[in-house]
Amino acid sequence: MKIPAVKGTRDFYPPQMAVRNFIVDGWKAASLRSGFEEYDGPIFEHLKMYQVKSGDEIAEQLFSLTDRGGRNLAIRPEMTPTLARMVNQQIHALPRPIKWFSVPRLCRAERPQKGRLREFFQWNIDIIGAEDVLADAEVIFCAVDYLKSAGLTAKDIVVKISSRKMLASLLEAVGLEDNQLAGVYAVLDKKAKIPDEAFEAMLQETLPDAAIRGKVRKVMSAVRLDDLSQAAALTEQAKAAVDELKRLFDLLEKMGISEYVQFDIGVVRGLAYYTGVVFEIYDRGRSPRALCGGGRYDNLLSDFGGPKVTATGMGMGDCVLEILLREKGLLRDGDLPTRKLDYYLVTADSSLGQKAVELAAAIRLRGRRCDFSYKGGNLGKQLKQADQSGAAKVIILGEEYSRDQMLVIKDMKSGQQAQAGWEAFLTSLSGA
RNA sequence: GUGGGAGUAGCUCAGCUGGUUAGAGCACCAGAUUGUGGAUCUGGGGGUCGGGGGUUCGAGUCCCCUCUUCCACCCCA
Repeated sequence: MKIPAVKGTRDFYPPQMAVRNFIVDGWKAASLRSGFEEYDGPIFEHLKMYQVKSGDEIAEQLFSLTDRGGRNLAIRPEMTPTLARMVNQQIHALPRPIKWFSVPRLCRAERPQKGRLREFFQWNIDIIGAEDVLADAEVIFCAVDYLKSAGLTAKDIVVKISSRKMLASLLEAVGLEDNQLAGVYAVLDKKAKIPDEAFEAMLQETLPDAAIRGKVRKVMSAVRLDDLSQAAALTEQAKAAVDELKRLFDLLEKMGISEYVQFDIGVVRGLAYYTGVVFEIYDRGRSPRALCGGGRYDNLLSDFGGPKVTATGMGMGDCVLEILLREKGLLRDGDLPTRKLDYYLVTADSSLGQKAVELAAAIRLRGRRCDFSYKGGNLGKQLKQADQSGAAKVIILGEEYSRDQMLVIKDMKSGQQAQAGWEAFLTSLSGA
C-alpha cells in the first residue's frame, strides 16, 4: 500500500534540506548579530493557549488532538503563546531586556496555496521588557539586516511602518468610540488588498455615519508623518504617538536602513492585540506580498496570566521568502552543496580497499570530511564519483603507495597533483 | 469552505477525433575504459497512464466520484 505525503507538507530531500538550512542559518546568524538568544519550546501545547488570543473558533484552523489523559492539545500554529508562557514562568529571574529568537516548525490547518503550506518554518524575534521604540527599531533592523545579507536591496523590499497607538488616537479624535476600533482596523487593514469599491462598501457597513467616514478617509490619506503632525486637531495622545514614530524613523536612519523603511498609515494588521508600532515587510514586485509582519504587543504577557510587561517582535515565514529569493536569482537549485567533502578517496587496485577505509577513518578522526567509493572499479570510474561528490581533493591510493608508501593528493579544481607520505599527511591535518 | 486548470517513468513532458506489446529528453545502473574526473557512444532497469466506478468489442484518451497539486477567492496568529 502506497501512502502519500500529507496535504500541504514538504519532504526535504538533501537538495531541499540544503535550501532550508541556507535560510535558517541566515536567520540565526542575523539574530545572533543583533544579540538575540535562541530558545525553543514543545511542538504542542494546550489547545487553550491558542484560544486565549483568538477565540474558540481558532481550533478549526489548527491541528488538535486529545491525548490519552483526555487533554485537548494542539500542534503549535505560532510561537508567541509559547514564548509568553516561558517568559512568564521566569519573568522575575530574567535580565531585561529579554531578546530571544526561535525558528519553530509550525502547522496550520489552512488550505495550501502558493507561499502557504500546512507545515512551515517561521523566524521569530522578540524583545520583552523594553518600552522604548529603540526595541521596535532593533526588531526592524534585525529583519532588514537578514534580508540584506540574503542579497535583497531597497529596490526589492520595503518595510511599511505605522502605529496602532497613533491610529487609535487619531480615530478617536475624529469621533470613533473605543469599541468601534477593532472593527475599523479589520477594514482598514484590507485597504491595499482589495479594490476601492469593495473597500468603500466595507467601510460604509462598519461606519454608517458619512461625516465620520469622511474624516476617517482624510486621516488615512496621510502620506507622510508630517502631514499628520501639521494637522490642527491633534490630541495630546496623538501628538505623542506621532512623535514616537518620528523617533523610530530617526533611529532607523542612524542604523543606516532608512532607504528600506517608509511610513504607511495603511499598515494596520488585522490582529487585535497590537498596541503600538506595527510594520510589514513587502516584496516590491507586481503583486505585493508580505514577507514578514510584526509590532508591539504590550498586553501579551498579562493575557497569559503574567505581569504587565511590554513586548515587541516579528515573524517571518520560510515559504514566501524562498519564492522571492528564487525570483531574484539569489537562490538557485544546485547552488547549495548537500555535503562539503574535503577529501574523496580512490584506489587504483582493489587490494588497497582496506587501506582506503583506514585512511578515511583517520582523516575523519582528525576532523576533516571524507568519503570513498563502496564500489571500487577502475580509476576513471572512481574519479567520476569523486567529481560528483563535490569533494575539494581526491587522494589516490595506487602504485605510488604500493611502491613508495606515497599518497597522491589531487586538487579537483586545478587538477594538480602532489604526493605525501601517510603520516606526514595526517600530521598536516592535525596542525591546521 | 468556494470556483477554475492540471495529474502519463525519479524529473520535464509527447501521445492526433477512443484502436495492437505507452514514448522522448534528462537522471540512474552497466559496458566501451584494470592509472586519472566533467565528454561521447552502446545497452539496461524502471509506468496497475493518481485511485475507484461507469460507457464501449476496445479507454492514457469519453462520463461520474475521490485524492493530490497549481491558480483565484475566504481566512491569515
